[in-house]
Amino acid sequence: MNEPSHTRTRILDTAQDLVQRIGANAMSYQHISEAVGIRKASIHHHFPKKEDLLEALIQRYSGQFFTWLDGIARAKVAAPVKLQRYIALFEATLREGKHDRACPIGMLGAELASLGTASAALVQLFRKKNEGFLTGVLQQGLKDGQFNFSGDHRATAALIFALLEGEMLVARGAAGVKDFSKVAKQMLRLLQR
Amino acid sequence: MNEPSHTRTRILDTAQDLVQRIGANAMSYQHISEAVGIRKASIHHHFPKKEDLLEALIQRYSGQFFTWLDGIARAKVAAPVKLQRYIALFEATLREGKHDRACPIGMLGAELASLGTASAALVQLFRKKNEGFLTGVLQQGLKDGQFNFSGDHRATAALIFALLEGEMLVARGAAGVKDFSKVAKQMLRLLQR
DNA sequence: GTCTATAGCGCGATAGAC
DNA sequence: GTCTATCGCGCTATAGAC
Repeated sequence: MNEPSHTRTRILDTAQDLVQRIGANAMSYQHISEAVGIRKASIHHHFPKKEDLLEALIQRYSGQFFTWLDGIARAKVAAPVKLQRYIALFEATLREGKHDRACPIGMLGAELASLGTASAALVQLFRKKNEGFLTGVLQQGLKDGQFNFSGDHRATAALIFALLEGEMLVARGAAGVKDFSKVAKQMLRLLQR
Repeated sequence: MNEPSHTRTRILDTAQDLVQRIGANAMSYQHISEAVGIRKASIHHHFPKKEDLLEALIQRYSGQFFTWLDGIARAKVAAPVKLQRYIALFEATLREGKHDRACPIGMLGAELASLGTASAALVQLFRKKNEGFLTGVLQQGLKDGQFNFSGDHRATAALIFALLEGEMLVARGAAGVKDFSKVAKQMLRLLQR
């Protein structure tokens, strides 16, 4: 099991940070070069095309995220607790670093038209997996009587995902982690009572 | 009362369409030039800097939108109907043209870090006005017993706005107007029962 | 108000030495 | 694996003729 080279990791870290703050279109090899302390040509050695870099970035983030999702799904806890843990994943992403960082996949979702087909497919997969996870949690909660609402589970799952991603993307600057948490809490409240 | 020149309007129309589909960073004077059938330099005559163009675009869209908001707010109808009309505003934006078009201000919100201070302020204003409108509708609905939920009105207003903007931004490609409407309907349901 | 022409820069990407 | 050097392109923006 080979560790990925340190430089490769630092490039991905920097690229992800840039995507979260300014988006993939505004991010450049020059930016990364300066932040990592390496020349542009060296970045091309690790990621020949920008599309390769974006694809790797999405793969890495999605992989981590899916692992966390699985952990939450398997846990023997009540559905509302699972939902709170899910929300905490987003809050952790939002909190890293001092700047306003959105979900990297959410940013790329907004820029979907500029992505290659491989990256675009991964972005769509991310959404599907998240909505699948949420659908499961909602079903469990309804069965156990912890949630109480009518209507389609899938639409409700899509609602939750869009809400959390949207709050990160659109509520930049003015809001912060605190406002994000407030909104997320209110969503939980609407599902329970 | 002078009509704005036809060319200026066509430039703004094209720019808005591009922002909705690919974002402000990916949009260029070259794109607009080809779509409008005019040279790049002529666009600079109407909008010297790109920032000027974006600012005008936001002003125009916000102005129309705020007028519609006022109309809905003043109407003598029940709160859920107002909310439905509000949702219809977003659906109309989504439906224009055949492509996946998000809310232009939502796109710019995601790209906030790339905007000038004037444009950024207008984007924030758009969110505040929307949340203010929604807060009013929610209060009316609670007073009249048409809505039934506990918790902060403002957080709920932010929730609705983030949800609608997020659904437009993140659910590109796979979803469409139909899925958008489903999710919006489900939100209404959660507020009422 | 639109045009041609061009400046000046940053971008992604490649070749080839070390 | 990192470097220097460079290519070719598209971008925003400006000058000046018509």
